[in-house]
Amino acid sequence: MRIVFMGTPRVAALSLQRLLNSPHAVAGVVTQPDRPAGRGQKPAPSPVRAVAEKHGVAVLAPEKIRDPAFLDALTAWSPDVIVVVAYGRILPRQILELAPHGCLNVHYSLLPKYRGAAPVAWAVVNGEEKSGVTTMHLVEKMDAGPILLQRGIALTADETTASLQEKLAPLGADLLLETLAGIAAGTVTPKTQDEAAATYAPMIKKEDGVIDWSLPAAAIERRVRGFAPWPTAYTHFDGALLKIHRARVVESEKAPPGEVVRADRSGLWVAAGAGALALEEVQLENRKRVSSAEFLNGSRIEKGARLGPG
RNA sequence: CGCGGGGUGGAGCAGUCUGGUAGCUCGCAAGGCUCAUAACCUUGAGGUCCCGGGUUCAAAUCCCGGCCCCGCAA
Repeated sequence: MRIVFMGTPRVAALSLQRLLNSPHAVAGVVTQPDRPAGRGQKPAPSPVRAVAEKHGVAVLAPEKIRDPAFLDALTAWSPDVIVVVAYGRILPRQILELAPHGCLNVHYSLLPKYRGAAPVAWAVVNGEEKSGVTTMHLVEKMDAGPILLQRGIALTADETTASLQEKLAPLGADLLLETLAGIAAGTVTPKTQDEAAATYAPMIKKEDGVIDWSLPAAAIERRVRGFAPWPTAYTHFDGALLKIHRARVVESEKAPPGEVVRADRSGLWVAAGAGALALEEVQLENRKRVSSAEFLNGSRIEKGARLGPG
């Protein structure tokens, strides 16, 4: 089939890569414009753009999705189907109805659960035992379109958003090709979503990473994994930002939430609302991430210290 | 030129403002102690203080240039 691909981040780039290696014809690619990124704020191309250019595929990166010149160009590519993977914008009806087969979307959850911008992170934060990928037709309501195919995967006990994404990206790429084949052969049947079972996974904000020490240790530990690699679960020590990259739930004597109950060679433990968290890998602002043992060697943190704002 | 912090024995850090014998915690080696230990005691090895210039009687420390790492931001 003749395909136009719309996507932006790394996970999407993998799907594009797989399409380019398939017999399908990728007529063009649409991605977000180069944005200032990294230190120095130099505009950097999106991962999808990088892959497209490497393969010499035409790329459009409109600032405004409704820009008439862009819509004309998109129409001129005359796709049979538009494949959308984490493009990063809500598409107007005009684009949804542009191709004969409409817009095919790869979503990284088992819909109707976790509709929205951050399905992977919230699945980890909520301690889900399984997640997966779904292909569906895009409709105007966010992630509410009829489901085409779905494939599940079990989460491991130490799953992070980063690790889960690594697993879901290739799964999604596989499912995408399978779905395209099914559409071409007429063997997939769209299935309406069960609205009553829908849940939402809103975009993660920087502030979501702030650790609330009054939560149960198990909940904090899940947030440590769910917010890796971004925004990272973090707190403050002595006025400085302290990121928690890895932690473990432990049993401990009662202490006010946020209080350091252990800071010696047996570990760095912090009291939570229920239980305590053994910090295993941390990172002080401006410094590298280090094991708690290394952190203890260089810092003067002691039992009784308080972590958190103020 | 987006803002800011940093590069000091194998690791993590202090010392730099107010130049003048290189320090802390840990690791490592040897010996000791203990039924035993991520235990403890003693001794020891190990450093071009990122690189290159400059100022000075003297530079980890002050000045100029460069390389690398990191936090914020996106």
